[in-house]
This record gives sequence, C-alpha cells and structure tokens, in this order.
Amino acid sequence: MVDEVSSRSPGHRATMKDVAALARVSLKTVSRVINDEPTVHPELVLRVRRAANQLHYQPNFGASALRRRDGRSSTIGVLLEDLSNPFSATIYRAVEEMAIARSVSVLGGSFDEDPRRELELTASMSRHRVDGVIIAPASRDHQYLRQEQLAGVPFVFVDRPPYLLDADTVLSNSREGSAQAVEHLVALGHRRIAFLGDLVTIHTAQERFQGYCDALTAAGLTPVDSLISRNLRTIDAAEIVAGGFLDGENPPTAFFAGQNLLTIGAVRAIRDRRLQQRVAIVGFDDFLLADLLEPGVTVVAQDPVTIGREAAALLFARIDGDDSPSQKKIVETTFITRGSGEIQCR
Amino acid sequence: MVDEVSSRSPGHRATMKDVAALARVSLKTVSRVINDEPTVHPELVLRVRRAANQLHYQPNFGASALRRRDGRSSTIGVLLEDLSNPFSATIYRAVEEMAIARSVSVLGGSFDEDPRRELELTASMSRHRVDGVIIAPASRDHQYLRQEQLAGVPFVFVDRPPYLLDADTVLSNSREGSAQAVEHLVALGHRRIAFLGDLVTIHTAQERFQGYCDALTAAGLTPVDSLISRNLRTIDAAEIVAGGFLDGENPPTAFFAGQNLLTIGAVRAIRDRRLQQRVAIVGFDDFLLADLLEPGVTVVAQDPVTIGREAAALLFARIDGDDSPSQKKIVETTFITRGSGEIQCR
DNA sequence: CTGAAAGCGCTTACAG
DNA sequence: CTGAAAGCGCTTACAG
Repeated sequence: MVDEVSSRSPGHRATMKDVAALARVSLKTVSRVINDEPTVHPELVLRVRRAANQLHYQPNFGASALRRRDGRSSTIGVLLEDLSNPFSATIYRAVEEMAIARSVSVLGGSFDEDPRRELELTASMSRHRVDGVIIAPASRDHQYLRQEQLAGVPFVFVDRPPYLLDADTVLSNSREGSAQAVEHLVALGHRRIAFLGDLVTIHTAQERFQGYCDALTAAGLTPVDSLISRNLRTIDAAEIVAGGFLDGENPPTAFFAGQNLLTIGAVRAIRDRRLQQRVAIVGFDDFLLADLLEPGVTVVAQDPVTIGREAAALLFARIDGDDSPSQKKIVETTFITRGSGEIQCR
Repeated sequence: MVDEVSSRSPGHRATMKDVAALARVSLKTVSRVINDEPTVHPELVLRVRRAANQLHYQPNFGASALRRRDGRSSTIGVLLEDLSNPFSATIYRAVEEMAIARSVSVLGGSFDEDPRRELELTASMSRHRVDGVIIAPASRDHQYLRQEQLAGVPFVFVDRPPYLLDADTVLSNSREGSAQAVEHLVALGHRRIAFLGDLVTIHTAQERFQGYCDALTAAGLTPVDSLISRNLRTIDAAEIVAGGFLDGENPPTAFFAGQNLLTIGAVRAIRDRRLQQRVAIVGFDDFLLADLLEPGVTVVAQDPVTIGREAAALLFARIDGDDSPSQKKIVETTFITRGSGEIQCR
C-alpha cells in the first residue's frame, strides 16, 4: 500500500494532501508540522514526518507565499554589472553567505551596462515577488522602481547611487581614493599623468575622474585632454590608447587607470615598450596577481566583501521591517603600494 | 476614481482582479491579454493594457505556475563550486545569457565543496519548483536527486559527473589534457616533475592526477610520492608545499599544477627563490595575466564558456521535452605555451 | 470573442 | 491540540 502511494505516476509530486492521507491526519496538521508549529501532538508529528519522508515531500514555496500574510518568497534579487567580473562576483558571494544563513535564495543577474536589461531583470524580480533587491544599476533614472518600493520591496544600491529615487546605498570612496593615488604620483614629481576611464555614464567612473582632477588641481596642475581617455571598457582598448599616449610627442610619465581591466591594458602597453621601470602606474581596484608582476602594480583597492555584507545587512534589516530613513554607507578604499606607483619622474 | 484605485494603501499590489475592475472586463479577459492570447477584441486589449499600466500591474509568477498545467516557474538553478571563482563565474554567465534569451531567471548558489550545502541548495531548488538545474556537485552520491528527476526536473552535471545517477554531463577533457602537459615536460628532458592537486574527492582532481601518472608511465617513469602533494586548496598551501619541494634534497625540475590557484602558489614559490628561468611549470586551467608574468605561464586552458553553453543547451532541450538517453559531452582543453613550460631540464 | 465556476497547494481565520 | 472552510492570484475547462 505504501509502495502504491510512493510509486505513483512519474511526474507526480507529493502534496500536503498526499502526506495527510498517508499519515491519516488533516491537511492542517501537516501544515503545522512542516512549519514547526509547536502545538502538535508528538505522535502526530512523527507520523507526519515519516509520511513526508516516504513521499519525498518538499513544500511548495510559491503556493505558501501566495496565501501567506507577509507574502514572503524567501528570495532576493542580486543584480550586478557582470557576475563574471571578480568585483561583482565577490559582492555576490558576500551576499549569498548572508542569504544562506537566513535560508533565502538568490536570483542573480548581470546588466552589462545595458539599461534595457536592467528594466527586464527588475521586472522579472517583481514577477517573482522577491523580498528585496541589491542592485548596481546601469540606468540613470530609477523612478520606475518607486512602485516596487511602495509595494514593500526594499532596494539597496551598491557601487552606484540611485537617481531620482530614495534608497539605501553602499559605495566605495572612489573620489577620495583616486585623489590620493594621483597625489601620490604628483609627490614623486610626475606632472604628465594620463587618465584612463570607463564609460562616463557610470557614476564611479565620474568620481574617479573627479578625484584625478581634484589632485591635479590641488597641485596647481591642469588636466590636459591629450592625456585623458574615457569610455574605455576593455583590456584591448586601454592597451591601444595607452600605447598611443606613450608613442606620442609628449608622453606621460605616469598613468592612473580607473578600473582593473584598464590597468591591465596600460600595463601591457608599458611592458611592450619595456618602460615598466620608467613609467609609473596606479590602478583603481585590486586584482589577482597584481603583486606578481614586475614591478608589482600599485592600486587603490576596493573592499567588495564589505560592500556585499553591508548591502545584505541593510537589505535584511529592511525586509525585517526597518523603516528608518534611507542610509548611505561609504566603504573605504586602501592604497596598496607595490612598486609600479613608486617610480619617480626622471 | 482612477486615482482612488492607483493610490491604494501602500503595500498593495495590483492583481488581475483590480485590472479587470478598472478595465471593466472579466478576470479571464485580463488573463488572456497578459498571456498574449490572440482571441481578444483589439479594443479590449487596449483597455486592459491601459489599466494594467496605470496600476503598474506585474503578473504573479508563483500564482500562475501554481495553476498552470506544465507548472513551469520560468526559473532554473545554477549551483556551482564557487561563483566568485572565474571558472564557475564564466559558466554561470554563459548559462545566464541563454536563460535571459528565454526569459528564464537563474537561482545561483555556491557549494564550496560542502556536501551539506549541496543538499540544502538542491532542496531549496525543489521547493522553488525550478524547471531544471545545472550542478557541479560537491558530494559523491547523487541518488537523492532521483526523486526530483522523477518529478520531471532535469539535471545537467558540469565539471563533475553524477554518481549513482543517470543524467546529462558536460566535462573538460581533464585526463588527456593533463597527460599532454606532462608529456610536454618529459619531452624537454624533465624526469623529476612534481604534482600539486586539489581534494582527491573532486573528480577532476583525480582525472588530472591520472593524466599526470599516465604520461609518466608512458615515458617509463614512476610517480614518486615525495614529489606529489594532493588535497591542496589555496594559493598559500600550494606555495608552502612547492617551496618545501624546491628546498628539499632532490628538488623537482618541473611542476604540474592541477588547478589555477595551485599554479599561482607554485609560481610564487619558484619566483621567491629566483628559479623562474630554471624550474618549469605548467598549470591546468588558464587565468588572467598568465601571459604577463615573466616567463608567461604555460597552461592547459579549459573552455568554461562552451561548458556553460553546452550545459544550458542540454538543460533547455530537456525542459522542452527531450527525453532521449542521457548525454555526455566532453569539451576539449587547449594547450597554451607561454614560456614557463618550455624551460628545458638542465 | 467573452465570462462564470472550479481548483492549483498552501495558510488564514475560526470552531470545536 | 485538531480540523473543515475559505481564499491567496492565477489558469483550466467549459458554456455561451
């Protein structure tokens, strides 16, 4: 008889009703046991658990969320620039650790700087009725998320601030970190410091450029267009541009690169020309093996683990009902000297 | 009146019922419009769409999956070793691209080689009623997934095969790739070739060790325990072990490292001793900047993009009803010479 | 082409 | 401590 039940037609999943029938109790009693309500007679608990195991019963999250008062899906969204980029991936993992501790699942997504994809993926999160979203947005207008917020879904912005929307935010200290790096180069006598930056639409790319300008201005220098290249996205693009600068009439004596792929591209260009002991470079964002190159690459390191943890802590506090005013957390950067940034200007 | 509806109490989400009321049609007509059924009068379509927009209506996936015949949740699970590791992250992204093209969301998770976490996360996928799962398992017994398969959930194994379970599998050609690398070292005159490997419980770690042994045996050499270290997981552990080998009585003249963190650790140990032009090394799995080190690091490159794409293609075919016998795909590795593996034995 | 009724798997609200 | 009824938001199955 037992076999008859457990070997039902393939494709069948046991429901609470099936468990109730096998355990000879009511549906509601099964529900109580599955939800660990303490008011069930121990013997019934045992019978229900046995039946549930026998039928390989797994509760249906969707169905329970549907009827539940709080409507919780035990799912959050983590939408970042590109989960295959180590910065995004590290944030994702830090969030995942906190989520798993709460038995919360994570829907992940990558925007690749495409605002349409941001719209698609946030709408998808809405249809999945996630309990909250951590987002590093690609777009520059986030008013469309207001409705979701009103429906009770908290958003925490990481790496980039919300525009035209009030929401919690966790950012690196990009501008000051960049200024510090460029001051360091200035202090070594560099006057012709090139800048390589990511898309100007990206908030952090702007901040890092501003920091670069801040430091030059503070030193009485003027940023010159011929040493500035922005809207770079890839190693190859950075390598070509940096090479162009180095081969030009008045080559830079130092580089500041606003993103790790750009740093790597510039390092390639410098090494191709055997200038690695003559031209200085400091990069924003650390990367694996930066210390094994010769010279080691000096960087402004971000702290994606802390960014992810802070964001998750904010998100779960909101999910738990915290309705205090939105917060803005700044995570400090760390300047790590390894050699490439300590080359003096001849 | 419109405002009265759209400015309902905060926390309220519009339902089909609300849309139907505003558009003055039945619930069923709204359902038809939302699901793009063609048999609705154009004027009603317009009215419904307007009402839906006005109320910021987003369909509830969970509710529709509940009643739907096929029970599709439009969600898949992608459970890998560690999403912050570039190999896993690249597979994840490749799957994500194929998923987004089908408007399917991705629940991501990392096992960190913890079989309990595998159990937790697969159970969680079951409770979310995902349509399918791509998995790089941590455990060595996958019989427990049989019930899910019977319930109609396809599993595709990547990087590691299923044990005691029949399922689609996508693997790198680890054994042959490793053998080729070690043959290459043997051909350069190396006889004392050290092996650094990951946990022996990991299938690929076994395969790579086997490949190492295959090549030695084929050359008439015998693997010697004093040059073999397995169960290594981190850069630091590999560095310490490799350093110990190099400082020992009969140091190796070459290394074969079965994983990229181990390769990096060995490279550190070699460079610390200024032996980078004397001791050869070949690593399994490519890594960013391997070409920028001096010498560049020769590797057996895997192809995680192809692995991810093949796995997703298999999974979606199964979801679409393909019930042919399970498939096993082998993705070829590529031997990339960059210098470190071409150092001859003195 | 449109709609009223039933039901997916579960929790709520209530009665005993 | 236990259970029968109603209902979450949607789709199915059916009637018009």
